[in-house]
Amino acid sequence: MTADVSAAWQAYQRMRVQLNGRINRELTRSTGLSEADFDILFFLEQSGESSVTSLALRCGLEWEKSRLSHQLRRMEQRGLVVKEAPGAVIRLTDRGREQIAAARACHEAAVRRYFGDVLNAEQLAALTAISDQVVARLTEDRHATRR
Amino acid sequence: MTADVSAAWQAYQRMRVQLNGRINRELTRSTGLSEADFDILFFLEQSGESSVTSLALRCGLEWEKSRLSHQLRRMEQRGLVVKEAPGAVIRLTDRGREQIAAARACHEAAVRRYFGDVLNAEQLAALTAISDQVVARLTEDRHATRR
DNA sequence: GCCCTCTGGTTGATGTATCAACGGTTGATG
DNA sequence: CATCAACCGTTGATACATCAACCAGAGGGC
Repeated sequence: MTADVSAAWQAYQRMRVQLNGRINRELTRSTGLSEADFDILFFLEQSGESSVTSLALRCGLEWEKSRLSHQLRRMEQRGLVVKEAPGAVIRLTDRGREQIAAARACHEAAVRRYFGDVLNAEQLAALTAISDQVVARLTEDRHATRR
Repeated sequence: MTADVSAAWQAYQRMRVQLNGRINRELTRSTGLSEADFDILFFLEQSGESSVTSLALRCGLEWEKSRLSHQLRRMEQRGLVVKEAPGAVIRLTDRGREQIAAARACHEAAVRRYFGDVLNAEQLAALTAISDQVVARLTEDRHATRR
């Protein structure tokens, strides 16, 4: 592995671990929501009527089915969502709606602070391109490896 | 949050989840090691005599103490490392040395395939700079938030 | 000396991620 | 129609991450 690849990989790994660690910690501290909670609630809130099928959630978030099932069970126990008609539609509760509103503000502030404000327009564009290329490569290979 | 920040953030998140998911899955499939296992073994192997204090491990990897403790316990049960003199020195076993050798090859191949080969020199340099800047920002703020 | 605090490591509890296995429904093929 | 295959969602088992509580030893200040 050439030196520049190695350096980029190490730097990236460091950013990945620390940046997401920080943002999740701040989110959990100030709202009590985990990253998983946030992703689910965010997706539901974005989806018009705040209700959506399990399948749409799974595809939208690209989660494994068992992961989603476990997560929804825990969130239902905490009163953040309800499942209407077993295995069908997931709906935000009022409590869930409150929480995601607060969490969005907190999350956006953190992203701006540690990410958006640190990078200039060129860097943002470069990172977008880099990410898209890598994801495209992964998607290509998904077929090659039979899945 | 401006559109370019939002786009970059979303693209980055996608890459983060998918890229690390893929690499870890391949690593686990072909060697039976988790990312945590790999990080520990890699660090030990890099450290001259393949033995190092718990403290050096904690600082080098920037892990919480309880995380390291749990992880080392599990790895010792699997015969990958041994703890000599309680709480002091961690040492690679022969089995651990074998495993990390195989895992390194697998890991490097995956990093090259999905990351190094996909990006050109400019992009690698840009990503390194981006990562360093973000990490620097996080480090600044660590003091501000009293830790 | 005595206490106090800080730090290093451990442990238990909880939440999360992944895998394998299961039951149920649906759709195609014979 | 009967069967088979594919997919949905669920569940249990296991590994991992994090938090809080705990114990032990090392200094520092009195």
